Amino acid sequence: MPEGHHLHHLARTITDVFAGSPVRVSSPTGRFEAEARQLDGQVLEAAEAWGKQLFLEFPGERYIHVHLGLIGKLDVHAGVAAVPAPVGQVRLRIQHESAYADLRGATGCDLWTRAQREACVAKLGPDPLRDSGDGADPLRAWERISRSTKPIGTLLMDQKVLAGVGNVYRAELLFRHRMDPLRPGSTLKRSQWLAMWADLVELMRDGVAKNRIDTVRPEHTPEAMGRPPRVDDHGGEVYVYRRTGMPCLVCGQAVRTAELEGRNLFWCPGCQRRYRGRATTPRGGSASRTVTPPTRRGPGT
DNA sequence: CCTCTATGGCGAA
DNA sequence: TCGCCCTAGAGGC
Repeated sequence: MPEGHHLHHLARTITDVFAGSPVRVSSPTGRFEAEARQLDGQVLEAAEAWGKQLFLEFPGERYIHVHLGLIGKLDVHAGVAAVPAPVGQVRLRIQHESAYADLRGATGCDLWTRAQREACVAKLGPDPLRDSGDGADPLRAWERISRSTKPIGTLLMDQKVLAGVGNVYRAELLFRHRMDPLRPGSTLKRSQWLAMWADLVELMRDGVAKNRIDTVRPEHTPEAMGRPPRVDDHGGEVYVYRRTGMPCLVCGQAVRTAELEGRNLFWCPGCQRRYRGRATTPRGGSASRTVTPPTRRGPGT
């Protein structure tokens, strides 16, 4: 689940359940033992997310930095009669009398200073889930996108360009904007990017509220189309993500997949037509292209 | 039992 | 570009 919406949802939950009171901090696997001991019994002040980074704030400007990576989980159990013994590989446990949170499989779990936290955040692009004025400025992303010849599908996943978007939101955002994933960033119009950003803000806020990714418009829901709901352990209703070979909900063409920089990319060849550049004709006469679109790779071409 | 996959990202080569 | 980190569920034999 770990795209930005999930981390923001977690920050909210952790704050609701633990913030403002002392917590027990432990590391059943021992891997975070020394750090846990330093924080044990202290007040968890708040939890905050920035993109896919999660920060648990403790007195003295100390922060537990958590990055779930691909397979990490932070399970929060509130309102329990008793806190059970840890099951499996629990690297970090936060608990009080009636609640506990267990971290497993995370890429990162470190005790950081304020300076370390700020250095991390400084490397990240704007996060659509932050408040505007506090890290959610779409023009910061536009500066990079408009200067890059890399595919927009690559740029959306680059946390230095934009923080919080993962493989699902990437695929779905591009579909909703009928955009070729391989279209170079520099060929986008500013208005197109701002529309995509606005859409992302809405989609991801919905994602935080429901803790799942739903991207289909009302007219394409299972109810509206009279089709069975999606059966997938990853949750929500989507247009193209992991729908390889299935008919597009809008045009009926088979959804395609290809690998792009080590990640699976999904798109509809009918709705997201290949971008062919703008054929500009300079005054001199000889026709040239402003961009050379990358060759479409993958199955079916 | 085994292998494969996954909403991520790092560092070595 | 590849291997690797780490966990859990699904599916094949």
